[in-house]
Amino acid sequence: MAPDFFHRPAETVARDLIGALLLVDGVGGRIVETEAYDINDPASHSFRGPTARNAPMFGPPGRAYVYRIYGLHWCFNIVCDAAQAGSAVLIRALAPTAGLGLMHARRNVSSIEQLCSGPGKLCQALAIGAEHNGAAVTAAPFAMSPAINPVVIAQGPRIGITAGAETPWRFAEAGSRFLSRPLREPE
DNA sequence: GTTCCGATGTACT
DNA sequence: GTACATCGGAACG
Repeated sequence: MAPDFFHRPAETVARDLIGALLLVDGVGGRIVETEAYDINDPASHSFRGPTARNAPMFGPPGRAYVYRIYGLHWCFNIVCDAAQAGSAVLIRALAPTAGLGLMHARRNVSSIEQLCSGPGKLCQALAIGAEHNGAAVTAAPFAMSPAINPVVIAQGPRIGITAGAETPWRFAEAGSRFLSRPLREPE
């Protein structure tokens, strides 16, 4: 992944990440679902300014922002454009392609569809945690590369938020069986 | 298939 | 004290 890839608005990066490969220590798959957040967005952790938790969102692009949600799950974001500090893309689902055995062992589920079909699930499957917070996703243990084949992208409202719920900043590979929830393209 | 609920770190009123 | 970018299991149909 070129370093400048993340030096763009979160909405653009979120769209372009659909179909990209994401591996951590060789385990992962193709990104099929993302959400964009930025500093003008009431749903974003950065909306109310810097805190100890969201500090990576105000740092350089291309770094990981990993945080704990509901006290027990992890969520993995990639920080975007520093010129608009406080923007990031939440990685919500993968189509698993590498390290299936390890992911099954970590997740304890039987079907491949359940391995990475949600932000907390994929962090468990890829063993993403606090130790990755602030790390560059362009360097080991991460490995990323852009989408190879064209992807039909669907867009809609984000999941699990109340503030800013109408902003259609959720992106997904249309028709994928690995989404956290189905996404129907409007009209 | 659906709804309900508990687990609990971090930020906020 | 309450809310929250979630998940999995129980109960139900």
